[in-house]
Amino acid sequence: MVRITQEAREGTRLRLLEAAASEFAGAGLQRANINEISVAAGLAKGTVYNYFDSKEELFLAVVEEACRRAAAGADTPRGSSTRERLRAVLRSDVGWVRENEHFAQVLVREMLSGNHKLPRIVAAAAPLLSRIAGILQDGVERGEVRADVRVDRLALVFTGLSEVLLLQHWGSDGAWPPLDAIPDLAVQIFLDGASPSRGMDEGPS
Amino acid sequence: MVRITQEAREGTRLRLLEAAASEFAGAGLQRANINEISVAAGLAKGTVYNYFDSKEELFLAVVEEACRRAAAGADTPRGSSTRERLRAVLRSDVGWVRENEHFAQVLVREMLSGNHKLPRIVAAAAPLLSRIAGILQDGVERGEVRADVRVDRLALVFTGLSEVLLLQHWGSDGAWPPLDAIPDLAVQIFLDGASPSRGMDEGPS
Amino acid sequence: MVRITQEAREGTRLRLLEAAASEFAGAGLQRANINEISVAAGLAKGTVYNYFDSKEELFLAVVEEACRRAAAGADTPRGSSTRERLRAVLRSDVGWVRENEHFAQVLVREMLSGNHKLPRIVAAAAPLLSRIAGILQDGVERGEVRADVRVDRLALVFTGLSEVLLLQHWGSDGAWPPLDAIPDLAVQIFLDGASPSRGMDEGPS
Amino acid sequence: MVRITQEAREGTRLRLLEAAASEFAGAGLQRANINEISVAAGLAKGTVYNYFDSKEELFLAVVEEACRRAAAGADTPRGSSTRERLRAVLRSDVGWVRENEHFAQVLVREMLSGNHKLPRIVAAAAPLLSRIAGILQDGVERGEVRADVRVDRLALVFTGLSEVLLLQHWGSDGAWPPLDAIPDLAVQIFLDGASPSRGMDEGPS
DNA sequence: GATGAATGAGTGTTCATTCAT
DNA sequence: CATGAATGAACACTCATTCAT
Repeated sequence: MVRITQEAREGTRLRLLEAAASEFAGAGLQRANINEISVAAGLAKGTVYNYFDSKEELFLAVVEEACRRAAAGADTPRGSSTRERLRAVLRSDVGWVRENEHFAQVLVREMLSGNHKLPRIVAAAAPLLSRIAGILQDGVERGEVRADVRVDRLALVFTGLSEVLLLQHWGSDGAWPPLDAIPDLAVQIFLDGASPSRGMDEGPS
Repeated sequence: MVRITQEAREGTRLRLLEAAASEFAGAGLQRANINEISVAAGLAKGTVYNYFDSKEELFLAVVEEACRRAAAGADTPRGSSTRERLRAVLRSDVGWVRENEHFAQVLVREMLSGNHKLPRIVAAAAPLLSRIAGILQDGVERGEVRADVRVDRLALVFTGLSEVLLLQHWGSDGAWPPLDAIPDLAVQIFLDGASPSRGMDEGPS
Repeated sequence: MVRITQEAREGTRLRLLEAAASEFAGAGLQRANINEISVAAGLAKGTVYNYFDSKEELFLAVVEEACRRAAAGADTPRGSSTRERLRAVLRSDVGWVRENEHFAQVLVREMLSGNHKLPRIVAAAAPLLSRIAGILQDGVERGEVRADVRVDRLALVFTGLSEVLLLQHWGSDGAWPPLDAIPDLAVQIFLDGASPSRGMDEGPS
Repeated sequence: MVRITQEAREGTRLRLLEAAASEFAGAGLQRANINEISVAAGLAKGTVYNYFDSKEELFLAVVEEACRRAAAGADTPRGSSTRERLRAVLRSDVGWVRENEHFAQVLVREMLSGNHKLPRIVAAAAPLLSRIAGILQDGVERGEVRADVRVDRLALVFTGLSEVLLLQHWGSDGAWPPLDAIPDLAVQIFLDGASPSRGMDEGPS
C-alpha cells in the first residue's frame, strides 16, 4: 500500500484539515496538539508530517482552506443596490459559517489576532476583502457609499464589524446575535449606523 | 534590598506588570516567556513568583491593570449629545492607548479573543462596557440611538468596532487609521454608517 | 524504533522500572531524578513519560512491581509447623531480595516510611501481609501462636521485624546480619524471643 | 535590639527546633519547607539562617535534640530483671514520645530510614543504643538473654522492634497498638516471642 | 504510505540561600 | 539581630519532530 490513489490522498488531507480546524478553533495555534489532531483524523501522529511540514504549515493550510471555502460562495448579483449586495455576501458567508464552523472560527480568530505578518495569510484573505471592496467601489460610484475613505479600508471595517458580530455570536453561545440576524445587523450598522429610524424598515430577512 | 518600603514594592510590581504587558502584547499568553518578562523588568525569574502565583495570574493582573487604566479617564461630560459623549470617551481612550500601548494591545487582543471563560476578565471589563452602555441608554432616551437593540449589545458592537480600528492601526504600523482619527471614525460609522454626507461635517479633528 | 513488538515495549518498560528502582532505592522519591533514571535505562527523559504519567506514577509502578516479585515466591508448604512455614517464606523472600536488591530496598523503605496514604500501595502490599497472616492464623489454630493479638497485627510485627533486619543488613554493608541468617533470626526472635535456649537448636543454616 | 540575652537566643533556637520538628515529622527532610518552619516559629525566613547554617544542619539539630530528650528519661533501676528494666526504659520512652511527638516521629523515621551515613546521627543515637545494650549485657550475665548474638546487635533489634510498633501506632492513627501497650508488647515479643503462654501474665500496666 | 516509539529542547515553577537594611 | 526581597540552580513535564520499520 505504498502507491495510493490521488483521491485517497486528497481525502486523507481533507480529514486532517477538518480535524486541525476543530483543534485550532478550540485551542488556538499554540495550545493545539498535533497528536490530538491526528487521532481525531483517525491517523497516527507521524502521518500529519507526511502531509504538512510542520504545525505552522498545517495551520496556514487550514486558514487557506477556510479562505477558499469562504470565497467559494461569493456569487454577488451585480447591478443591485450596495445594501442588497452586501447583505447577499453576508448571507452567503453565514451559510458557509454554519457548515464550516471550525474553519470559520479559525479564520475569524486569525483575522482579528493582528498577526498579519505572514504574507500567505494576507494573500489568502485578499479575495475576501477585494470582493467587499469591489462592491463598495461600485457603491461609491452610485453615491451610496462615502467617498472620503478608501474602499479597501472601508472593506476592512465592514469585515471587522461582521467578524465582531460572529465573535459575539459564538461568545454568547448563540444567544445574540443569532447567525441569521448578522447580515442585516452588520449591513444596517455599517451603512446607516445605530441612529434610529434609518433603513431599518427596508431590510427583509 | 530588604524590608522594602511599600512604594518600592509597588514599584517593582509595576515594573513587572509593564514588562509582562509588553511580552504578552507581542507573544500572547502561551508564547510569552516568564524569564523574558523578568529580565525585561530587570529582575530574576524567581522574583516574578514573589509577586504573582503563576503566569496565568500575571496575565490576569495585566488585563485587570489595563482595564483599570482604561477606566481611569472616563470623565464623560453628561448632558451633551450622544455623539459628543462617545467621541469624548474614545478621545480619552486613545490618550491612554498612546501612553499604554502594550496594555492596550493585551486588552484588545483579549477582548477580541472570545475566551471570556474567566470571570475575572469579565468583571474587570464590565466597567468599560457599562460606561458605553450608559451613554447609549441616555441616547436612546434622547431619541439619538435606535431602541430596538439592547444597549449592552450595542455597547459591545461599538466597543468591538473601536477595537477593530485599533487593530487596523497597529496592523498597518500606524498607516491607517491614525490614532487621532479613531474617535471620529468610530463614532461616525457607529452612529451614521458609511453612507455619504451624514453627520460627517460636524466632527472636528 | 517504531511499530515495536509487544515484548520490546515490555522490555523497555522493564528497563525503566529497574533503573527507577535503583534510583529510588538510593535517593528516595523526592530526590530521585527522572533524567538520571532515563539515562540509566539508556533512554531519553521524554521516553519515561511515554510509559508513566508522572514521577509518582513511576514510583508506584516500582513499588507494585516489587510487591509482585516479592509475592511470586510465595510457595508455602502447608501442613508443616508455623516455624517452618515462616522460615520458608523468609528464605524465599531473601532469595528475591538478593536478585532484586533495589526493588527490595524501595519496598522496605516504603513499608517503614509510614506513608500509607496511597491506597495503591496498601493494595499492592496486602498479599504479602495476608500470606503471613494466613500462616499465623493456622499457627493460632495449632496452638503455636498466641491468640490474644489479631493475626493481621502480628503479621505486621513479623514483617516489620524482618524489614528491620534487612535494613540493618544494608546499613552495615552486609556486616550483620548476613542475608542468609535473616530467616532463622527473624523467626527465632518472633516466635521465641531473645531469651536463651529456646528453639534455637532446631534451626539449620 | 542587636544584643540579645543568652536566654532569649536559646528560646528562639528552641522555638525553631520545635517548629522544624513538626515540619520534618510531617514532610520529611526533602519536602520540608524552611519558610513554613520560620513562620510556624513566628519568625522570618532569614532568621533560621542566623541559627542554623542550612536546612540539613537544622535537621541534624532536630535529630540531636530528639536523641537528647529521649536519653534524658533514661533512669533505669539497676538490679531488677531484664524484663523489668526494658519495660521501664520503654515506659519512659513512651512518656517522652507523648510529650514530644514530632521529635519522636523525626527520630523514628530517621532511625528506620537506613541513611546512617552521617556520623553525627550515629553519635547522637549511640547513647540510646548503649543504654539498651547495657541492660542486655547484664541480662546475658544473668542468663536472661541469649548469648550467641552480640548485645549491640540485639539492642538494634529491640530498638527496631519498638520503632516498628511506634510506626504502626502512628500509621493506624492510634488504633493499634495504643501507646501504653507498646512497652509490654515490645518486651514480650522481644523476650518471649509470639508463641503462646509465655510471660504474658506477669506484666502489670 | 502509515506508524508510533524515541527524542530533547524548552519552560513554568519551587525553594534554599543570601544580604542590604 | 531580625527581616523578607531577590536570586538562580534545579527539575518535572510537554510536545513538535524524526525515522526505522
